[in-house]
Amino acid sequence: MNDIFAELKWRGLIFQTTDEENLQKWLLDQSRTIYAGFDPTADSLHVGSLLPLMILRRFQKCGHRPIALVGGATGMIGDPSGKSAERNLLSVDQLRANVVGIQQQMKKVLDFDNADSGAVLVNNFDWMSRFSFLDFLRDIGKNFPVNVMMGKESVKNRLQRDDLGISYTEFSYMLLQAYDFVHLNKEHGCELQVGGSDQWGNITAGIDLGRRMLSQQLYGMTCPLLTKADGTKMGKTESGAIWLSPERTSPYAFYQYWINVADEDAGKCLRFLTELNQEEIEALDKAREEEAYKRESQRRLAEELTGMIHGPEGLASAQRATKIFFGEEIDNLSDSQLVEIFADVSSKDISKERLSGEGLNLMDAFVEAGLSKSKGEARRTVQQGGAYINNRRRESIDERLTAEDLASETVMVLRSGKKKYALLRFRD
RNA sequence: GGGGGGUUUCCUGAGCGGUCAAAGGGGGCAGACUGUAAAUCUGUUGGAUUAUUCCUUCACAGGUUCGAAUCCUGUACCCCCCA
Repeated sequence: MNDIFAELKWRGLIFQTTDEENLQKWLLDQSRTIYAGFDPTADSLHVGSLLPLMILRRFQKCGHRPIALVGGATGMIGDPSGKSAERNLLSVDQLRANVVGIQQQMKKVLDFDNADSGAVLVNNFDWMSRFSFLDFLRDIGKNFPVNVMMGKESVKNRLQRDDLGISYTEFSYMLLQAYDFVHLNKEHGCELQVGGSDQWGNITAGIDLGRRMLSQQLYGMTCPLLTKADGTKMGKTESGAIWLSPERTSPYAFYQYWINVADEDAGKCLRFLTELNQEEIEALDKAREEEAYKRESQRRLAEELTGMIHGPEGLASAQRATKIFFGEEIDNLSDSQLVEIFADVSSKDISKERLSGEGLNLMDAFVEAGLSKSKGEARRTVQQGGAYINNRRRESIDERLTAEDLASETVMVLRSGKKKYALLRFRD
């Protein structure tokens, strides 16, 4: 039994616990079962979910059994914690599809096959949907004093705002999450719930309910929220969230997100999200201070996370794409490789004919690809040295493109300036 | 109700009969520098084009003139002052 508490402590992952003195020993005594919940608001998790998922993984590696709870039922209600507005309700079908997608992704982080500490995946819809409204009120609701509920931070915030309010539905959210904990204790012997610091109120609600219904002592622990030094949310870019699914966020974009993490955030990300040990991380801290330009921390972070989520092949393709995106000449690649590397780049099909004979005018190609709005603009780009075919600069406006210039069977890679790309696909 | 000022190219803001596709700044784009950061510097910034020109553009519609963003008339919208 490895000391998970000490592990979480040095990483800065313990924000609050329900029993500071005894929890460490309790976790060392024997293998425990713990759980964390995940919202099925989409068919993929995003990097925000990575933190609790990694915490479960750390518990598992220390010999405990993690339960990942997917909120098929709670997702229908919407957690008021940390939300400033009432949630839109998802349809049952949508939720079911989302749960399936999320389950697939969890398999990359947690080991579900190990006999002793194998992870368990549950969906609270499975037990919640069997409740009738009356049963729920009699068995569960009876145990919740409303004045306590109103004291919870998540509810209080919404009640104080007279421009927002909170629906009865969201108000009841904590009952569901509290009962989840009790249910998991009865069915799986789960005794500890972990979550982000905004989950404290929901977690303690579950502990209270466990005491009342089962006379059981349950435990709770929260971790800090993963935020950036500039106050904005981690895992969000101008173009949207960073997802774990390769369909939504290509391995390349995922890798790039971590490469671009600000220096001030890099140490936190390494501690929170990777499994590098303390010496390695402290060495990186030092390197970051002394040789920031090398960006060693960001590189390691990106490698660790991309490798874990997208596998060695995903990491390799992201790194290959990175080299190419940053100027390596493109040669001897296949259509499929190029299409994969440039998955996020717009491409346009045009006739193969255009390459024959005289060839295609360089400026026309840029306009066709959408990199220049007019021929005049294309001319300027070329004259200023900003036009590249397959990452080779083309400087003359008289140049003609022929089949010689294809990077692969049918694809030509155009680039304007440092990193604006577009593909032209020449077809019959 | 009376008086005055305005409407310019992505934004701002000069222009007040030809040398105006229209100054300056911002933004955008490209280049250098750099850590795939920030800052800085340079170039560029209506469209087509044999680079020579041509076309469209200065609220809208008419007019004066060889020639109008610039002058006149009307229309719309905006702002300010006095009642």
